[in-house]
Amino acid sequence: MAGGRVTVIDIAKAAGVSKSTVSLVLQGSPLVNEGTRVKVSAAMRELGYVYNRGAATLRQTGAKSKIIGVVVNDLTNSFFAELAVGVDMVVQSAGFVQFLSNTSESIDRQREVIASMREHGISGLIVSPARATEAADFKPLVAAGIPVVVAVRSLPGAKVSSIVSDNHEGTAAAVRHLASLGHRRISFLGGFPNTAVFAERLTGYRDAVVEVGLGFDDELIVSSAPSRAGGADAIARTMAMGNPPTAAVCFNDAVAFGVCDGLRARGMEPGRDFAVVGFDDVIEAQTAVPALTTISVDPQGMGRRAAQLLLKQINAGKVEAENVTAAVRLVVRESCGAAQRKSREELA
Amino acid sequence: MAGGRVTVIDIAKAAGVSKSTVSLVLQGSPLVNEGTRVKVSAAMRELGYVYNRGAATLRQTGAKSKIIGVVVNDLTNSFFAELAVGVDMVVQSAGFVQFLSNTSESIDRQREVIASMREHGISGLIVSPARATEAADFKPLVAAGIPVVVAVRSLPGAKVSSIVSDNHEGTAAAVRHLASLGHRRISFLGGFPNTAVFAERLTGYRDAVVEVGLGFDDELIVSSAPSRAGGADAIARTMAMGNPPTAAVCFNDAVAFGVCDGLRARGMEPGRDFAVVGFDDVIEAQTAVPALTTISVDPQGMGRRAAQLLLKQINAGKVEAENVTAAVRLVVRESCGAAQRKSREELA
DNA sequence: CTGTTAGCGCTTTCAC
DNA sequence: GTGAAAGCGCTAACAG
Repeated sequence: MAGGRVTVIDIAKAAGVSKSTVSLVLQGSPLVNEGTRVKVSAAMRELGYVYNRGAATLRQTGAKSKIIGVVVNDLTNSFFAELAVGVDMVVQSAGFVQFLSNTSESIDRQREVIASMREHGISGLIVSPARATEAADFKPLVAAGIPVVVAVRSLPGAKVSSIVSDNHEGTAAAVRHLASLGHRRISFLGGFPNTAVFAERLTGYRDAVVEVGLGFDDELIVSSAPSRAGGADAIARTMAMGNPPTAAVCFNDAVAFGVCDGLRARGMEPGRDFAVVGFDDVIEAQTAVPALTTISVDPQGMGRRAAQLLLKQINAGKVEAENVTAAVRLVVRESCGAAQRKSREELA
Repeated sequence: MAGGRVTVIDIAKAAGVSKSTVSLVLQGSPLVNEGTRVKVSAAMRELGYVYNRGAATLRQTGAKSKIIGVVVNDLTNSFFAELAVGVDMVVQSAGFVQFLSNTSESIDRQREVIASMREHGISGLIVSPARATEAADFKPLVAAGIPVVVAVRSLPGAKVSSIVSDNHEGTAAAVRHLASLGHRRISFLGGFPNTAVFAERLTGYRDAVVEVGLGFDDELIVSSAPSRAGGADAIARTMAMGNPPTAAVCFNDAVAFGVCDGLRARGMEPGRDFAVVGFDDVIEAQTAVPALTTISVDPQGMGRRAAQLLLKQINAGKVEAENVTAAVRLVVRESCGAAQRKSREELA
């Protein structure tokens, strides 16, 4: 039983029919007689037949197997583990299986695993790119007609589908949250003004500030490098103002960390003396700074959406790349909610 | 370029050689001329050739693809995510790719994904079984000559390799730890006496108790169902004794939770008033009860070991099932260490 | 060292 | 409805 694999021809012989009839049964074709069908099925069960999907894929023109590749940059981070779970859910129920690989932010490994996946004939790829991934890295894939969905991190000029956080709604939700806590002067800190992401997030902030009836003050927008150092710099400049804010919506979580640093440097405790909200770009905020409110997405939901997006493209043959945004939610930490509430009372 | 896949014959034509020469180059055979090799390689690069591993696998007798399946019962639990990362490391460096699926403790889904993996011709399987998995569920796989490694949870009478925590060393380490904190009366709580796991853990406890010079007292061993309710029951009976212990090594983490419940019910705070150590069976302790010391394994390390075990079997053809134990470590939580230290001072 | 030939297990026309 | 034959892309024997 070890070497002797049982094939369609074996079960054809056992059932007293021909190869192709068995094949039709396998595909659930209506062309085959009911009696024949059960006879064949019985033989398959009896002989312990297992379908050889590789052979089938080979024969089919186009040679697409029912495999979709998933590549994440850090599976150790539970955000990405959840993302993978979300993907797996829809992928499985669509009859596909999931190749999952972890790159640990290594661009070389990313290249390797994607190459390996291609050799195995994946019919689509979902990837949360490692840092420093170039848009061009996916050119060969799309040229070969393999749909790609980039998730979590957007890729500059790649002509592939993507799913990232809803930038506009994220900062807007943050502003509404802070306003509901009583804050009247809310700043927008960090980021380089000449990027699309910055524009979206700033517009969300601006729209919400107006919406909640706070006057819009240009002075409250302080750009900087989108880094931890940049955040520290931005908060320093902000606090030097005549009428400083009591809260900040930060361009991303790296900036938020820097803002916290800067606050502490001046003897203020973030969350207690000054409310800060970070935007989960790098997805590290969850563990790094517990006393921080963050704008995040539901990772499983994002995974499901990504998979749906991909399957749509696979089934539709080839479609234009589609860029969608994932709904965000505000994650207010316990340690932070109480503190921010206190800051409201002081302001009242 | 979309439909027209480039094949060995294309590159043979382009390089002015024959199919099989190309094949030899692909496999890095030393039989081929250096000049020919570079010519062929150049053609491959130029035409954007991608190796069709499915076709190769099909042709090879035995039909084993370079895929190994990994099935975990809860990828949402970071323990298993880490395990998968560990597996991926060694699997990738051995030139295999990883099919990863999550069963969410569903035995039906587990059956499905394993069937699917078989159809894709996995050459081995690493599985952390869903609850209620039967040993017989893996019979077909081993009959087909596909090596299986069961990890984390042991499977009663399955004739497959397994890697689980080192039971003896785990409870022994717990006893040594508690003794070093000053505890003199340490109980062993929970579990059904007639199982192999119970025997191993109890022996570890007993050996260490003797080793550290504490008299062995039969009264301190209180068995119960290996569940939360069982733990509550066990601690209740224990505290009713004339000379109650000050610490407990629990059969598993479910029991430990129950012990904590029971402690609180009598106005005692686990960790502060009574030291409790859980054994990570279900791997939920990490988040569930922060003030608890647990006996755990390094998940990535376990994943690597599991993968090595599997690869060994794959390369060796067919081997006897091998049962190995993974080294454990004591995870002492901050909130707990201080508390337990205090309890030592009181005892001193 | 390189070319020819024959399949791996399956699907797919096309006859019967 | 069912059978016969061809071939997917690759490797494995043999010849040259």
